[in-house]
Amino acid sequence: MKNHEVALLFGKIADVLELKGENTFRINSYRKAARVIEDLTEDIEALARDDKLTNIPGIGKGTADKIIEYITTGKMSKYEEVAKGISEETVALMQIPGLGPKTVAMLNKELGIVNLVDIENAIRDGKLKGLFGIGEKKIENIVKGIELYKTSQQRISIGMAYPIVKRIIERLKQNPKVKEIQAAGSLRRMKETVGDIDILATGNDGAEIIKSFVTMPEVTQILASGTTKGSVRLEEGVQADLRVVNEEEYGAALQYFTGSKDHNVHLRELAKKKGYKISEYGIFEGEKKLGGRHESDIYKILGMDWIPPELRENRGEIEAAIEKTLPKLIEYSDIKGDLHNHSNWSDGHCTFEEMAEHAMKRGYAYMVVSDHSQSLHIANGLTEERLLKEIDEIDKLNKNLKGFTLLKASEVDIRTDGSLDFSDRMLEKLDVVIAAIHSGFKQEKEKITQRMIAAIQNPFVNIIAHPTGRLISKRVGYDVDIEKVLDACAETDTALEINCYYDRLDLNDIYCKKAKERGVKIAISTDSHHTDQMWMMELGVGIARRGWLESQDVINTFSLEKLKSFCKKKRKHGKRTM
DNA sequence: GCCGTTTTCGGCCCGACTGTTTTCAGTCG
Repeated sequence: MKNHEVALLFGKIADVLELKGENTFRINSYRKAARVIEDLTEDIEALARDDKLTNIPGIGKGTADKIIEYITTGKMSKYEEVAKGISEETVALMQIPGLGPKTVAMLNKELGIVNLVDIENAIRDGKLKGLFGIGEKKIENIVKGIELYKTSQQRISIGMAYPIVKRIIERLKQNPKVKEIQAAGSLRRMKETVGDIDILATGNDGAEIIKSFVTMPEVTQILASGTTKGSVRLEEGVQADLRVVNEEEYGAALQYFTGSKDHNVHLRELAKKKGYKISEYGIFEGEKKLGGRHESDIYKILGMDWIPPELRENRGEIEAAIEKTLPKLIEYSDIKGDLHNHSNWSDGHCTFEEMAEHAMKRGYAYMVVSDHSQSLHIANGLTEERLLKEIDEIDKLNKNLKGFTLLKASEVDIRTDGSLDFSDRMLEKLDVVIAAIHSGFKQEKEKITQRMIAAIQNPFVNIIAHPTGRLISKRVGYDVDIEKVLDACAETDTALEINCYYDRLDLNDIYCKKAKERGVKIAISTDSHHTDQMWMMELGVGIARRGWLESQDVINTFSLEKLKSFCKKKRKHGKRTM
């Protein structure tokens, strides 16, 4: 798929045009094209072939032609034309807080500044002083901005941000002045990474609430502290903002600060067409305020259903809300068990008894014990002999459990030639078989795809674990053709996993939506190696919700009986190969 | 550059803050 490459190019065109001071609307147009292509579930090359590019909202003839040019020639002349003489380094200067396109362009024109070193030198030599629009304060802010830019971390995983926010909110709730409080922003939307933490509250003493926020023990730097807004940097390196608003504006503020930007822009366009105006203070008709206490006010007045935060990415949710066809999203409470866990028989840190106990505390009805298979020596993978022993132990434990069942399983390696690490005779003894790739990541697309499909076609394999192998902001994953994998899963009743482990979150939301469209079932599994990791089910459910999944799309919402029959069905229909 | 239940031309989301200016541009969320 060239979607990402094309999106990147349009983003770059927008950046350069911005620097050149081009028409804002044209720039936004490129940005919108970049975002919409990045989020596309279809392959852009297929759309180009079928002459369907202009069906995508935000893609007109001009953009479509540029996409086709890139697909056929590998080049986009528009980009080469606008980027002539402007380095990516210079464009990157706009990333420095306080420096926008106008200032960067001016510094370039007046002082020939093209990169970070230039600008630092110019400040040191006092060359900025006296330039148009630049005063003492501005220079001070640029210096701070550069400092921030240098130390600023990348977006952090939701798995890191989520517990931090939970902890902060729990603590602030202890403050009697706080009435309502909750997270907003990309965290509330359960995006896989978050840039900063946004929290919204109501209460009758803003200054006091903000004070309790900026003086928390984990605060390393106070960036702002007023009566309605506090902004701090936490020891984890991430920035956190707390806003205190009037009760009557809480819903509107929540809607506004939850985003996404695209969702809000689309919503406001719609409001405007209907003669309304939306802001963080409410929804208005002329001067008259029509609502804002509750988030649902805004959606209701616009004639649509309330939209769950996880769907607010401008991927068709607004249209669906108008047509009242939004999915009834899966809830955490629908989850009846965890389908991928490791015990200390392989590389886990707890006994499966301990894991089971924790699973019962979470209210589950079942839990899968899926230790690694023999080839994965590094993870103390089980030989057939040891696995048989483990099965015996699990059977014994199950006899003493009431209303809870441990399911016997293996996370069996898909070897580099596509064969499985255990014989079918062994796999037949298990309740659930999870197959996964742990080696040969660099294989060519064709080969690794065939390898995975071979595993999918095995009649005993029920779930493919971490299907793309990516590690968020660490590893891109193997070059597997997901389209073909989805087709193979659809044909064979094989499920794909959402691995909930915070740096995996694999499948991602977009592929989940694709899977659902093809009728491929999903397993939401934590891949826990310790009881402390089993909470991450909440992250996986968040990703599933972002992927528009409903409870019937997810096999661990099934009762134990239904889950077992899902796993057995494939054995009956599949060809035996042993 | 996109788009159309007012439009094929002329619009395109909204508001706050800051610093600079003396009425507003730039930046940010």
